[in-house]
Amino acid sequence: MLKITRKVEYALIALRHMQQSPNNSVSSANQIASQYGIPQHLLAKILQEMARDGLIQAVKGPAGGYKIKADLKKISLKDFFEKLEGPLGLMDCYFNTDCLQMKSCNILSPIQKINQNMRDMFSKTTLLEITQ
Amino acid sequence: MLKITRKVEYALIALRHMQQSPNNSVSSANQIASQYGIPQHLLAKILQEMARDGLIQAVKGPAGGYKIKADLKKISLKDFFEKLEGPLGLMDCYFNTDCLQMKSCNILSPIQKINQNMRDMFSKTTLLEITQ
DNA sequence: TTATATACGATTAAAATTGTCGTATATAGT
DNA sequence: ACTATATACGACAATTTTAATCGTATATAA
Repeated sequence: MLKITRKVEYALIALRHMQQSPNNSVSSANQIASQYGIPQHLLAKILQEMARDGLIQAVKGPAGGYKIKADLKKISLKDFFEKLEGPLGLMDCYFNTDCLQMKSCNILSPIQKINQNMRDMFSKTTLLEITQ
Repeated sequence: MLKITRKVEYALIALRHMQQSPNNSVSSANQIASQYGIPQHLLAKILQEMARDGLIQAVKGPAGGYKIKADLKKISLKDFFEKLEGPLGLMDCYFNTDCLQMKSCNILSPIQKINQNMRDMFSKTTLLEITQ
């Protein structure tokens, strides 16, 4: 529990790679995948999603690839996580209001405090701090 | 991702229930399970594990059950989580040293910082704060 | 002796995550 | 125009993790 997914892990690795790419030249999915031992097709899908999210820019065709598009110091880790994985929370009951135990649950408010701490923590860290 | 498991959730609910039990009288697994809509057998196993961990005390036989044993203000949420779920970390590579990408991984040290923040956060919160 | 409760291992079911496959589209280079 | 390379994307399959169930044994108060 309390783990990040491989999807996010791969996304971070790719982002950092692009961040370190001289002159922000493009890197292809295959190039990154083989360098870090990531399944190629899987990384491709993740990069496509990041492109849709506006984080990176895709360049099609031969000699194409991806490069950083967004200003990474303006994007928090929380926003990044939520772009890729949806709302951030220790338990699902904050988003799915259909929990049958809702009425009798006795830990809702204590958990919410921890939840807020976690969200604050990830809000304070920028993507740039991670990738540079 | 970044979710606590139902196991931990159930454990917290049960702990809080016991904490609020007048005069620290025992509560049976079935009693708690039915009150909060938790599968009985599953909760029983979790309570047994907490008893082995010394968090609660088991009383066998009819009119038996469990009651708080440990001093909850001396136990951090981190320790509690780790008792039930093992080492706390955003990624497995901190414990399993057999990651083949280890050499080429470029996000190890950035992730470690976040990891430490998370561990600090859960270290500062006591079980008592959650359950009272 | 009986009913109730804990103890615990084995197994199954369900859900989430991770990875693969196939096909379409864009485009630089020849 | 053709070819090779690369992104785009949906469908599907495999794997792993989590959640729940089952069966049986033991303890003990009434």
